[in-house]
Amino acid sequence: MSKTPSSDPIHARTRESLILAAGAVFAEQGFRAATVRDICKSAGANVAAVNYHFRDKAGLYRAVWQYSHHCALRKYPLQHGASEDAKPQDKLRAYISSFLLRIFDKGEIAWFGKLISREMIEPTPVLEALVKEEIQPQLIYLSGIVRCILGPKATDIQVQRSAMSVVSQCVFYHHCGPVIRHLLPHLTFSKSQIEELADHIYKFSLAAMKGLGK
Amino acid sequence: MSKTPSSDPIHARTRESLILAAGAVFAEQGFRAATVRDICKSAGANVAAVNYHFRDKAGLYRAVWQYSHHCALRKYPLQHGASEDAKPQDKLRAYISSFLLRIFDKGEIAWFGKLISREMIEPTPVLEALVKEEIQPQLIYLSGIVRCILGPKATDIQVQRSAMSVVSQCVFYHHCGPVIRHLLPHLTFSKSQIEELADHIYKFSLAAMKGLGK
DNA sequence: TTGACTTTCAAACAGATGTTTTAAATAGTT
DNA sequence: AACTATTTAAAACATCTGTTTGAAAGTCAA
Repeated sequence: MSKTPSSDPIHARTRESLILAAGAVFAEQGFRAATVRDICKSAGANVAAVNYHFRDKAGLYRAVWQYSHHCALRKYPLQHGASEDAKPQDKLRAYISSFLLRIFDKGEIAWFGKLISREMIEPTPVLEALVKEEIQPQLIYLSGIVRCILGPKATDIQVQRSAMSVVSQCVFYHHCGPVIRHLLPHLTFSKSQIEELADHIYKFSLAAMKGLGK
Repeated sequence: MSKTPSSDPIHARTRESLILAAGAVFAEQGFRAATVRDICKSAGANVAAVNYHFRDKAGLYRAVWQYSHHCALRKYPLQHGASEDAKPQDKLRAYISSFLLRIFDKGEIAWFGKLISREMIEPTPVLEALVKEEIQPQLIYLSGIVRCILGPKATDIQVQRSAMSVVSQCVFYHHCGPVIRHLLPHLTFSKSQIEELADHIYKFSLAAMKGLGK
């Protein structure tokens, strides 16, 4: 029985730098392609450090997820800066904008988006927890907004599908990045371009839902 | 100087079974995770066969792409069964339906969709050719339809973004498969469910574009 | 300082994987 | 049949990669 190394906050330097280095490498290369030697080198740690601090490579991956999830959630909370009693349309606009800003964020927050993209193609056990704790609540929040816009006559399935239509437009540019970069090289995803994109998705979706409601 | 093995059509049994086996394995595991030993075992061939017939693993991957691309294009040509002089709305409906049917097709055709998904996350040199020869023409065709629906006042960028909005909804359910399966377990992507989905995307997008045009 | 512990480190281990080698088998041709 | 070129096969090679080992270094309380 050995004490969990992580419980000692003073000697956490190696542990922390491993997480930071691993975040960058996992995001760029994926879980499988990333090597612990690469990560350790980038963290300035010994090869055995991963096994000592995280048991194995998968343990390090879980730690990175936890950290990256924590960062993303703190910077972009669920409410997206829209007040509780705002109009549904304004909430939708805020939701789309916040969604895009988050997945196109640079730096450590971006890991989160990239890791999610990879989970879609090569799911790990981490995905199930992510869906329950993050994606499901997000979708419920969005569905509430969509329901208000569609009106009382809308069925549950119409709400669900319309919410998916909104999300799909947001996810698309990030998830299909390599193709988009070939297809529309002028798109650099600067802050202003993201805002223009958000505006289009908002207007497109709003018009769609208003049309469907009739 | 040795003759290229592939040029002999009679002794192509091993070569062909390698491509077929590799298609399944690459689609399921991805280029990196797939092992030549796995592929050869599944093809009933010797380990050295890949290097003999395709030079190396990457050569086999290119061959699979070529084959899978060929199959997909033959089964689902660009025109999607809509006549030249059909109404733009009907062309849109046919386009969406055909798009969904293709990426959710089973068997060898499905390799194509899965390989594309993987190229998004881990691009290989194959992607550039794919964009030029397949995706770009598809987008131009769709943009023509969208332009007609949006009307003469629409700008190029509006057309482009609206076309993207249509495509994004089609791609979404396939590309985010693992999340969707957790989120909406009832979705099995049967023929009838795909048709319902196509119907929603069509109505949603059409209403959006009609609204934007005003 | 001593002693118990946590952490680091270099080295080695064990398994997997793409590729090469070398020889045998198999057509195809004259 | 005999010769040549092509294809297959088993084994070995070289490298990479996650993990373990065992000793050294460091940390901290008594």
